[in-house]
Amino acid sequence: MNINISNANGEPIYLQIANQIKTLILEGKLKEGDALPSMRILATELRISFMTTKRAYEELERDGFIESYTGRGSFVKAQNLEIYREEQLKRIESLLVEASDTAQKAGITMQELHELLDLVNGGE
Amino acid sequence: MNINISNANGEPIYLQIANQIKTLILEGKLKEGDALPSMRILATELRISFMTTKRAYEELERDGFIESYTGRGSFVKAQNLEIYREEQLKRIESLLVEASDTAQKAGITMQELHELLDLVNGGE
DNA sequence: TAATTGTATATATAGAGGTTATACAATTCA
DNA sequence: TGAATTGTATAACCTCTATATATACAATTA
Repeated sequence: MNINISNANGEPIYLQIANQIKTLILEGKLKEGDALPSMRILATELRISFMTTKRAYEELERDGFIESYTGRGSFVKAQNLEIYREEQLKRIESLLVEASDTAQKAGITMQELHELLDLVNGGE
Repeated sequence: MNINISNANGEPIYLQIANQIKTLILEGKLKEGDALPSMRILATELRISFMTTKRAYEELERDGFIESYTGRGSFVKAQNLEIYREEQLKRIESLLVEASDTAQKAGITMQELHELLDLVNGGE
């Protein structure tokens, strides 16, 4: 496991860890059943408290990416991409609701909103 | 000026004040040149520190809705609706960028994004 | 049974946000 | 001109939240 953390970064350590592991899983570099390093070992490698690695793993567990068992370790779960997709859709929906509300108050039309959406998508 | 504040509400007092005045201006109930109550008078009415009303007025000033002059008072500015619109467009753009990025990572297509946008707009 | 793994509870620490107090400066107006 | 009124500036206080940690406990492994 190649995890890199930076103090300079404003992002909290536990999120840096969780996000990097999440990416490895989504990219298929970590697969169902794969064992993650134990919380204590990873913490020692990164020279941080193992409670911080625990926090990272909790985050991943909460999001359905891994499972942990006392005495055994932590393992990558079968990825339910459909559930992940649904969760992201919910997040996107709330963003769009806010955008839509703001637009309405400012007299910005739906057509403009759609055009803007195409515009920001093109720019990547 | 009929301003209502609530402690029960999680929204900070200075924002409650600023938003209510902002709405009055956008609805045309307060017009260019109209005098706002002095910070101290409004604070006394609302039984809060006048630094909190000042904070509210600063917010409104920052957003271009009012102007304040030492010794004279605070007044509604000529509304530049075009500037307001541009600012809201910027806010909307950043929301759409985030939505678009999230969609891309989750394999959600632009078409779905557009459909979702229509959907959330219809529901109001 | 010793070592390893995850869990639970409590604590410290820092930082941000919101509200307030107090002293200062400019304008008004009697 | 001088008192009253208005906005400004700086600092302090309080609360809440988030981050990271320490330490004791429980389950599994080998």
